[in-house]
Amino acid sequence: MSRMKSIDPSIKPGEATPPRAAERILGVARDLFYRRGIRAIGVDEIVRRAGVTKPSLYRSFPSKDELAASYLRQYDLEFWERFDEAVDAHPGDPRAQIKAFLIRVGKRTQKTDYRGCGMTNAAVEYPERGHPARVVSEANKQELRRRLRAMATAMGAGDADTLGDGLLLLIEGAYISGQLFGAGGPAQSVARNADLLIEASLKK
Amino acid sequence: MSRMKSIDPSIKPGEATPPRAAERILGVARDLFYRRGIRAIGVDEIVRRAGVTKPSLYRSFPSKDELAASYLRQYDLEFWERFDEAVDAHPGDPRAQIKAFLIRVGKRTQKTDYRGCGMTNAAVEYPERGHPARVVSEANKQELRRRLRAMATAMGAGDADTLGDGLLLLIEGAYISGQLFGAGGPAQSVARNADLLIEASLKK
DNA sequence: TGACAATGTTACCGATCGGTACGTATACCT
DNA sequence: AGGTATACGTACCGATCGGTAACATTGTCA
Repeated sequence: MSRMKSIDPSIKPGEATPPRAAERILGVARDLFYRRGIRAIGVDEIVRRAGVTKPSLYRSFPSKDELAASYLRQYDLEFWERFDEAVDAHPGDPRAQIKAFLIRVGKRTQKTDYRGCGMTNAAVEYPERGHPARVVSEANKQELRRRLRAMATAMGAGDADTLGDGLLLLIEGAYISGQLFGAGGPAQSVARNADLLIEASLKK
Repeated sequence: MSRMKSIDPSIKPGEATPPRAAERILGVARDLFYRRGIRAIGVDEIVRRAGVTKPSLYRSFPSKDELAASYLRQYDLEFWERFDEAVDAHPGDPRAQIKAFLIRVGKRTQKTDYRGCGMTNAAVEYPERGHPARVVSEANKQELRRRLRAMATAMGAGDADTLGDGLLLLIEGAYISGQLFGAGGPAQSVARNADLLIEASLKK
């Protein structure tokens, strides 16, 4: 007899192929951490809303800090997915890539309950150097800076590093302003301002 | 007899004219809240480092949240002092005012242990609408936006609101990047990028 | 000198924090 | 069927959270 090694359609929902506790925990943590902040959420609330118990959490994650770091590593993956979507949509045209990315960022910032960038927020919540969450956040931002500078170079900007950094400032400003001002805030103009800055930097 | 109503030089230090507990508490809270974050600091540590006890804190401040709000109100005052210093240094020249302000911001962001803007950080730490700390922070940012847009108008920018918002994005980006990257980070270029953006917005 | 108000101190509260020891059930492979 | 490893739940830990009741001390007036 050939045993089914993947999914058995006869199983009742939520019984077999049980959504691994670790995945449910990470999913709930991801949502709560992003929306309400990492420090604001206790592990009890996470396990309660995940429908599991605390030892289940601590068998999959060494500590709350590491759970937060896992959340950010997942966030990092999804971030670069979004970023590369914009890049891939305009091959060889970094200016259009930036514009496409920022148009989407600007739109997201106008949604209610927008809470900014999970990476940026985590770095604000954990200023101590070496904190697991901050380490992930810093690495993400370093890489973002590197890529923005590279794109500015590819655009042929006179001072590419300055332009790359300027774009980073606008992006971070959009993340923060988005959650500070809500809809109608300054973040909606991030794409236009970035394009103006690029324009000015190329003519130099 | 004329009684001395202010300071009596015969008093021993730290005995009479005792530095009002409320002031010492606020001073310590201000330092700790800014450097390590509001949520990260407990009231016990504040009173311990202020050399007082907890009831002293709660007689002067209704709650920790209100103490945080008081810290931010003081921060607000000092912020506008710095802002107006740059403004007053260049009467009638908003572009030079912005530049002067941002040069100073850029320098501050390069200092070790720079922790960004207390207002911005507080808003990240407390996303819940109506939180006392967040209320102060939002009011400060609204006013900053208003003034930046007014200055952009005074510069004669074609789309003054967009320029004002662009400057706000750069500023917020500098606050965040300053604490994310430390010295050598993108925030050091905030003044130059702002000036480039202004240049581009005026020629439009 | 004595009353009053303000300020400081000791000791404590229930709730929640992150984290764990230990017993129980379940799935899988032989 | 039986053995075994894995996953899960009950109950609990000390520490710390924000906040308070009741008492002692002080300075300032009449």
